[in-house]
Amino acid sequence: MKFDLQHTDSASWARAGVITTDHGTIETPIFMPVGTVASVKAVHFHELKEDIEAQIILGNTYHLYLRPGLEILEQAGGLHKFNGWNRPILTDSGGYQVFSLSANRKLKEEGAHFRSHIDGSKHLFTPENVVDIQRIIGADIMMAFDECTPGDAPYAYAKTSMELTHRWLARGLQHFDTTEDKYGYSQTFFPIVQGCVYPDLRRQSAEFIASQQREGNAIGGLAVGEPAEKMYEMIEVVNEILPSDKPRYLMGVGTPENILEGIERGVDMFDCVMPTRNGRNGMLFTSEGIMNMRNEKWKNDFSPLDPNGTSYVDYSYTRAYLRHLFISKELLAMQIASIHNLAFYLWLVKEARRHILAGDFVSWKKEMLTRVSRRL
RNA sequence: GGGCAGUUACCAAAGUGGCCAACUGGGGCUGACUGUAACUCAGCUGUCUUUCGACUUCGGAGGUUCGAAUCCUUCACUGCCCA
Repeated sequence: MKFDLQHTDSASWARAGVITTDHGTIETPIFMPVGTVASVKAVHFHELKEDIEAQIILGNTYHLYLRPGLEILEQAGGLHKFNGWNRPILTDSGGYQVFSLSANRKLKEEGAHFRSHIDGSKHLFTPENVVDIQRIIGADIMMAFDECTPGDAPYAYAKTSMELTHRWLARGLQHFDTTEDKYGYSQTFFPIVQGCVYPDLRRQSAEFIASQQREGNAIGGLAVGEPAEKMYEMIEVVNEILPSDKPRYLMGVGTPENILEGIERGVDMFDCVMPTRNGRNGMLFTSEGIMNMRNEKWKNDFSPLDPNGTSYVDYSYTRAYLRHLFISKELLAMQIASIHNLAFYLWLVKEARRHILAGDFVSWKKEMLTRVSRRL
């Protein structure tokens, strides 16, 4: 993997760059649709490529390991061959499941003991075997196994948790560096900064992560219950330390507003379930603001979903029709909303990139911010 | 014409003397969702009130009772059966 930093904004920390992988290039800043179980829910790859213009998608180690399982993935020749997505794939390590499935796991020094949410069976994730699993999945970018600390964790817990993540990182890297790419193309490995909402911990973690000198670095443990302002503050603290010649990936973020704020602070990569999950639940993110498509007010609004929308669903379907589909629980509603939201997210980062290169990012971002966060 | 059963909120349907403004579904309205256990979850759904609470309701009218959606009389309507 290679990262070329093309331009850094003169009035902010915003950057434009290009990541090159063996499965193609990624223009940053980028938003990466989440495809947890080898599928971006409700969206075909054809739409993902042609209409949404996604350049890279996510998969999830924990979920893919449980289903379909490593044997199938290995037989298929890796995830790209299994699901037919021939562009880059990034896999989350399962660190987020340590957080979201916390009732079903126990953390120990060796790793995380899990109970499958599917059948209750017992499993152990270690920094080492999570590397092996991601090798077998065939991720272009693999993530370190970390503990995603809750946003409201007390200082002492956040510190202990961060230190565990650091020790796990050392083990994961050691294992990564002594194992080989599984399918002939290059696989890289990103470490993850933790430290919760505490600036000194974040600094300490960023220093440690930066010192590993990997091809890219991630910021984890944000947008997990802390106020947005705290998140922005932590991004600033961390990005001051993380190397500027490597891509910075803010994990699991976020709203269009969060993404604009992140870009302004020097983040290059984002992923989030919001455009797809919230889309399936009736929420549309548009260039004019946020709409709950189930609301009665769209009942007889026969205007396009988003007058500035870039995907075909925006001018093929009206608000009144999409509302009808949601109210009727039609599957098409989820498909339309997912396509629209993802296309909007990809449009947003593409525009951000364009304005960074043009040198007017800050004024554009300010204007865009007032529009995208509005409630329609 | 006779017999039997029934009529409860937007719909369906519990409730058969006080714990009932009335269970539960559905429908409707609103909200939540951030490295996806999520086509999920939560709240509201008689009127007024921010809350407390007050008021008006269970086909219509009248009655019994301290007290009625619940008991009685009568009327209306619906369904089934017999002529």
